[in-house]
Amino acid sequence: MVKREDGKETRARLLASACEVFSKKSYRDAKIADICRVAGANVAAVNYYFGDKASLYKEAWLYAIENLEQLPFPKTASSSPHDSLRQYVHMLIEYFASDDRIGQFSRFYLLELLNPTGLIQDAWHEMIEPRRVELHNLIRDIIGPEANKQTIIFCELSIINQCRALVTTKSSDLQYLLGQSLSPELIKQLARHIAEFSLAGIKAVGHKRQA
Amino acid sequence: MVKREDGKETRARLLASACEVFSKKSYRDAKIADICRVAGANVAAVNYYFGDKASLYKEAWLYAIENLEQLPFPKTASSSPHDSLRQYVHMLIEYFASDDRIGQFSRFYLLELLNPTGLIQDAWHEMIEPRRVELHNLIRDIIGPEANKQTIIFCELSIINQCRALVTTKSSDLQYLLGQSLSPELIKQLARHIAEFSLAGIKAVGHKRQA
DNA sequence: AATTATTTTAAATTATCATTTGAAATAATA
DNA sequence: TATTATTTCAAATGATAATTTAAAATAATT
Repeated sequence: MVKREDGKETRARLLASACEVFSKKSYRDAKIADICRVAGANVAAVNYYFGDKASLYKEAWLYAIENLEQLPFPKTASSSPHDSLRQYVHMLIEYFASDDRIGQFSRFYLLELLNPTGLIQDAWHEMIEPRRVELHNLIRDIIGPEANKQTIIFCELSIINQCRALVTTKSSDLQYLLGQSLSPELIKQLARHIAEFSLAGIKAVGHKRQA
Repeated sequence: MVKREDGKETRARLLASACEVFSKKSYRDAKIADICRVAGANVAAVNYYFGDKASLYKEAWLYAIENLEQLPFPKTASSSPHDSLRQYVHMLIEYFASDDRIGQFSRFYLLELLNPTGLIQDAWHEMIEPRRVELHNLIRDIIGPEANKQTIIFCELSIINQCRALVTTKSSDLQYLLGQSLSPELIKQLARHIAEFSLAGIKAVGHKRQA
């Protein structure tokens, strides 16, 4: 008959800090103590609200996706397929490079997508598939309706893996490879590069397949 | 005055199994017990021969490189720059996809190159740089002598990150994305795709830069 | 204010591994 | 074969971090 509400808030803070810490460190390296410190909670809170670390990870990932799904997605109809792909790449890169809440959620989302822990299991496929289909459609629009299924998937891999660099490479290493610090301007240039590189790539392999 | 030689062999077996286990799991996830089991040695052997896990990791990585350096590298002079790049990509992919000794060494080498643990420190740069320069030259040959430095690096990232898929993606996940099992034929097709995709990409961004 | 279900806390307990130890086994030499 | 430096082994120790516990604190309700 007593319904306290203060626990809900602690729970939410734990989810948010889990996204932050898990996206910075790997599942293994992220310590429950870290997450709780960031959330301003006692270590026992994780067990109290989520049972264990793995469940917290899973719920935090779903929480990140929920928040991301509110965000706009570039519509294919609005412009040429080429511009849609450019927008898509820029969206990925800019979201992931941003240091706000969205950046955290995006990085955590993509980290699990690209380096699956296997902890998500059931939800993984159904959350990933709709996004994949969107990208596949984008690619098909560029190649043409007769596009080969395998070619589309290869192009998907090429694009996603290029974007990977920003998410899975430690920024200090990325800086070393690029020979300069990661300014917003540089990020933008890199996004532009990946978009143009990929557009040309898609067209080339699309034509070759058909030939 | 007593010089037993049987220890050398145990040491070598430990290095080989370290390459195998570290390339399958991450540094953290690879257990000393695993490595020793594969090597058919007692856990104490790591301490006896290498001091600790970190030193074993470092020595194993250098051991992998030593073995890789014996291997041929496609020469730019032999054919057109386009074919050199094709060869380069095929070499990367085929080496990394092979399930023999070379495959293990290659995967371990590239894993540390792409996701540095920071355990190598000193050797890392000097081992990586010569290989980078080779790829840079290949890219410059395709774009032309006036190629922009940043463009070359962006292209390097694009190529390397596409090849990443095979090394850092769990093969079960890759199979899921591709919708089929990883036959040697499919690997070859993927290598061909990455090469053609990248050649077109390089030309496109190369021209754009100059324009 | 008293009651009580929730929530928080510090400390205790476990689990997982890396590392160490000291004894036993082994291989080279005399 | 006896000696001895190397090597191997099972078991002990230590460190780190997850999980549990039970008591204390708190917020809602009476």
